[in-house]
Amino acid sequence: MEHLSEKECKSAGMAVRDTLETISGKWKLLLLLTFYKGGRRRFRELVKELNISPRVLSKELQELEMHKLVSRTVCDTRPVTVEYDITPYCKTLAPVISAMKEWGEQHRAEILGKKNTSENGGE
Amino acid sequence: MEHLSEKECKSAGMAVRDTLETISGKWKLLLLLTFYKGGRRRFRELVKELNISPRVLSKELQELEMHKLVSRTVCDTRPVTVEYDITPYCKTLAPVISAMKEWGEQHRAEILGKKNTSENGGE
DNA sequence: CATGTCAGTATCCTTTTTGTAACCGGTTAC
DNA sequence: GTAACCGGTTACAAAAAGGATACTGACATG
Repeated sequence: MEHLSEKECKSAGMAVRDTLETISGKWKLLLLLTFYKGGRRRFRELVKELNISPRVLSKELQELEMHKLVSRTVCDTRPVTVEYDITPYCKTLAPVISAMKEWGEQHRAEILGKKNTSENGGE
Repeated sequence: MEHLSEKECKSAGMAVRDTLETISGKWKLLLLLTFYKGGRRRFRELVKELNISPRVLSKELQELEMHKLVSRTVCDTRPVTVEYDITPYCKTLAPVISAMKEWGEQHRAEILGKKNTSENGGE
């Protein structure tokens, strides 16, 4: 990626922004990671496990579902239960997540590591 | 990146979140792109060009500067002017932006392109 | 000194996001 | 029926993000 033209910039910006919006939000990443590491979950399970309000959870899951990153399965049990999980399509995000993880780690080092050998705030 | 352990997940999530927060916000991407394609700008120039309020611009630039993505240079002119530009370090973001651009484009096709050839709700 | 430019801040306001809590309709258990 | 669990929504509150606008302080022009 050398230098982009005006037009390329705009469309690239749009695509990047789309991606950004898809995974932005306080809970989306955490939800994906939760499914990723622990498999599918029911609605109430998520509420308790993550300590998220049902209202917000419902909204986040709907958005993830809209973007095909999460599947919603109604199980034919009495007290009908609903299971959520990541989709295979979600794997297409891997390069993005991976790049962000790399940069985030490197960046943390850049920002925190080189502040000054003496000076120190931290929390 | 195959399957991550509990611990790996948490730290990866943190790094990803850091990256996300660094470039989230209504103007950050646009600012970076603006510098990228048109070079450095003065404060007022940005206000007019992007139609952003000085209050918000100031905040966004400060945040970008904190993250070393943007440089702030006070020019020794009368009416002192201040020039902002992307830093060389900003280039380290390229893989992230690139991955997000790719996915954003592919995802747009996935969501909009394949709704269904027959079925259709539409609005 | 009044007027204008510059970078940036202070004050106030609107919109968006997130959270709290009560609740609905359905089912099971008593 | 009453209570409990399920998925989920509704109505409301709090907080964060974004925005409009006036203003400060520095310098310059006339």
